[in-house]
Amino acid sequence: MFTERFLRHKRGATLSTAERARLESGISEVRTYKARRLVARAGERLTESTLLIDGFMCRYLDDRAGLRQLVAIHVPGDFLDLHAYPLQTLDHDVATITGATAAIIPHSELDIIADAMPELTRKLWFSTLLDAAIHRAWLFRLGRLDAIARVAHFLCETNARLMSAGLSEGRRFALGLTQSDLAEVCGLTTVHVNRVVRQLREEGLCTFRSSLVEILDLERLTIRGQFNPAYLYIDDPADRLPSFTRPKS
Amino acid sequence: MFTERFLRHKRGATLSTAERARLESGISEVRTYKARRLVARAGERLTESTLLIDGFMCRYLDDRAGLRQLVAIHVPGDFLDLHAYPLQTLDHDVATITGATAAIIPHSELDIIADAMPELTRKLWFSTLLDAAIHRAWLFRLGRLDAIARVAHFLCETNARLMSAGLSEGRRFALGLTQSDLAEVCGLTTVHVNRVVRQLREEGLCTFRSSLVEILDLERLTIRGQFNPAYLYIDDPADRLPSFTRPKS
DNA sequence: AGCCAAAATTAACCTGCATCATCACGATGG
DNA sequence: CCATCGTGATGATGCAGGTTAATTTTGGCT
Repeated sequence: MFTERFLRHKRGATLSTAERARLESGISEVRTYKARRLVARAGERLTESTLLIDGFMCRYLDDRAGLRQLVAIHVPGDFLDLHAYPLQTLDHDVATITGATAAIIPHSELDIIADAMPELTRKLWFSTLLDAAIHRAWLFRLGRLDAIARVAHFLCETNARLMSAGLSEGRRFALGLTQSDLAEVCGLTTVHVNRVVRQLREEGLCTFRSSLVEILDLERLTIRGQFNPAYLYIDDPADRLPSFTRPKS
Repeated sequence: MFTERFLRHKRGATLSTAERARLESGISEVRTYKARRLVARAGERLTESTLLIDGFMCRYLDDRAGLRQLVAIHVPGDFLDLHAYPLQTLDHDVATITGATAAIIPHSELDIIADAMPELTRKLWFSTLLDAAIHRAWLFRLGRLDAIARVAHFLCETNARLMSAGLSEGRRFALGLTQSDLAEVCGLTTVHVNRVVRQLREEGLCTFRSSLVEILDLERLTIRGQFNPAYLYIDDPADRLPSFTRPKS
């Protein structure tokens, strides 16, 4: 089962057994990637999309001086360039962070699904819009939060996504990011990220050592990052996220 | 024709006559809005979506102190909360900027389209992904550009979008934004936006007076904002964007 | 015409983060 | 075995943009 994590615990969009089977049967190939490799380049015409099974990938834009702004981090279960199906070309590059494996689904298979299975198509659509919702949270992070809050917000988000994918019990995870990757996520320099990481450690909120993140006080980290997980569309958050992050209903 | 601007000049996604007619027939109502009104609130369950016909709207997230970060500006022709169809609830608020008119399409109509017209469905999907591509450009703006470049980039983007919608010949437009709106777009304070606006005027790049934007030197403004319009997926950009913004093919 | 609130403008001061530089450490490789 | 490179750590310095506050201009209304 390569698709077991796809749309796992996503509100109103989890796959039926038949839908999952259909998606599995559309896989043409399972590919492995080394760490830190380019997977797809902006502007290329894509005829297949990539469902991440294991490892971490990212998407980014370059500025004129060659500096990158990461626009997404992808964890296992993410259909990371599904948006290339309607768009045909991407507006950004895709690369691995760690070594990774992914299932390849040709767009011709998605055409058949789009013709015959409107409900599954709606769920695929949902998955691309979830990425857009995460983009919006990142906009909030860059536009309104200071450096410490940006890092705290990102770590809370990643923790919640990994929990929802079944890849963390909620306190520690390794996602292969260096401090300079974190800088490219948060719109900061590596020097300042280093100071922020130290401060988070000194305040007893979390540690970040050689890509291993350990959350020491999730409640205070959540507050510090103004993190509200509603945008992740996780099904029944009461079951799997701490109560202080729940929207007051 | 309420849908004439929808997906106008969008690469590989312009509507056929039949598709346009189908969409028109799905309109249940045409609604008018006053300026500066809330249109939809985060978390509400939506059963219809809104195609903007006239005027400008925006989407935004609030921080704990009540400060807003705008995550999108919408111009006529944008299907502004189509993503509510797969998502069901929104993760952000929607409001008008100016007075506006919009066509309402119930999600039940979209269900019928999704069942019967996969190609039109793919184009609707495309339109939501175009918004996501714009989100990514906004992430680049906030993460990698300084204040002047952020404003320049935003003005270039808006100019290009209005041209593509047939609402500007490429030098002047009014979109009803105040300087503090611009601040909420660019992650700056209104005071600093005021300084930036003055500097852009003094450098002969553009003027921004009482919501009227006049571009004096589009080439230099484009360079200053590191603006590359590829992410807008405009069909055959050579025809309608200046040559210095064309990707070197 | 005259009133009022919203928007724009400007000044003075301050701070968060960038920039530049150096150093330590461990892994990798010839 | 030493050279090199990626990663992390830390100090010194400067400036872009934030903050606060006061004033002026604008435009919508009666």
